[in-house]
Amino acid sequence: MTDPQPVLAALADPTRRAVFERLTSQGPASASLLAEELPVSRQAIAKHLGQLDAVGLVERSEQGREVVYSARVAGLGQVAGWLESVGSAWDTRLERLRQSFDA
Amino acid sequence: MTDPQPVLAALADPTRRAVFERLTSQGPASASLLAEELPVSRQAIAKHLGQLDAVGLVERSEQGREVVYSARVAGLGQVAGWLESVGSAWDTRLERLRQSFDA
DNA sequence: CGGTGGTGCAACTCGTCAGTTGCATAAGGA
DNA sequence: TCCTTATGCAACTGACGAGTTGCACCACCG
Repeated sequence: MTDPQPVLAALADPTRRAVFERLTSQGPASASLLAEELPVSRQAIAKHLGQLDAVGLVERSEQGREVVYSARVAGLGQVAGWLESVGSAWDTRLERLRQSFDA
Repeated sequence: MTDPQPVLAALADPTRRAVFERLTSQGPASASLLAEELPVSRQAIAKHLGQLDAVGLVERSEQGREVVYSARVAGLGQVAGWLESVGSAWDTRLERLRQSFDA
């Protein structure tokens, strides 16, 4: 399991998460199109897409002169895995506590 | 389902997440104790604990003159819920796509 | 062949936040 | 009671990051 830090950091920003959710629910889009739908400049969107791409939450594909981004839901696996590991560590601790009292 | 933003933001910081993981795996601890285990000052830890408490990831309990914090794993439900909603939005979109091609 | 729309790069501003230091306060223990 | 130890409050610093503006570049369309 790799470090969930980059993905968590990427999801922590509201605008960036809005972009990601937009791509998951409405499908692929270019930076320019997203900039029209969201209240920020195209460059801001482009930066966010770059970061989302860097952490594997988004996929970049060039179509002609346009650059279209699509969501990579699998990238959320990092977070899911971390949640799971935390949960299991918690359960393990509870189990140890139970045993110490059962003894 | 409430906004996952605060919890995600809280988990985005490495030190803060380290504190949280420490509490889930090794059990409750005071700010002073945590400050000895982590390479930051007690005040820094105290701030992090305050934020974790504000978003429901940690529980504060006073024992004598000490203040002990314990992990609230349930607080992660916010994130789990968000992951689930994103996943279902994704699935819905896939389903629509499939239908449009089956027709 | 002009021009229009879509990208990319770079510099700059500004706010937020992690972390620190310093001081005040209060509660246990010897 | 004195001293140690745990906490809380406040001010300050430094850095990272989101967002903007400006400019250059290039592909497609009329």
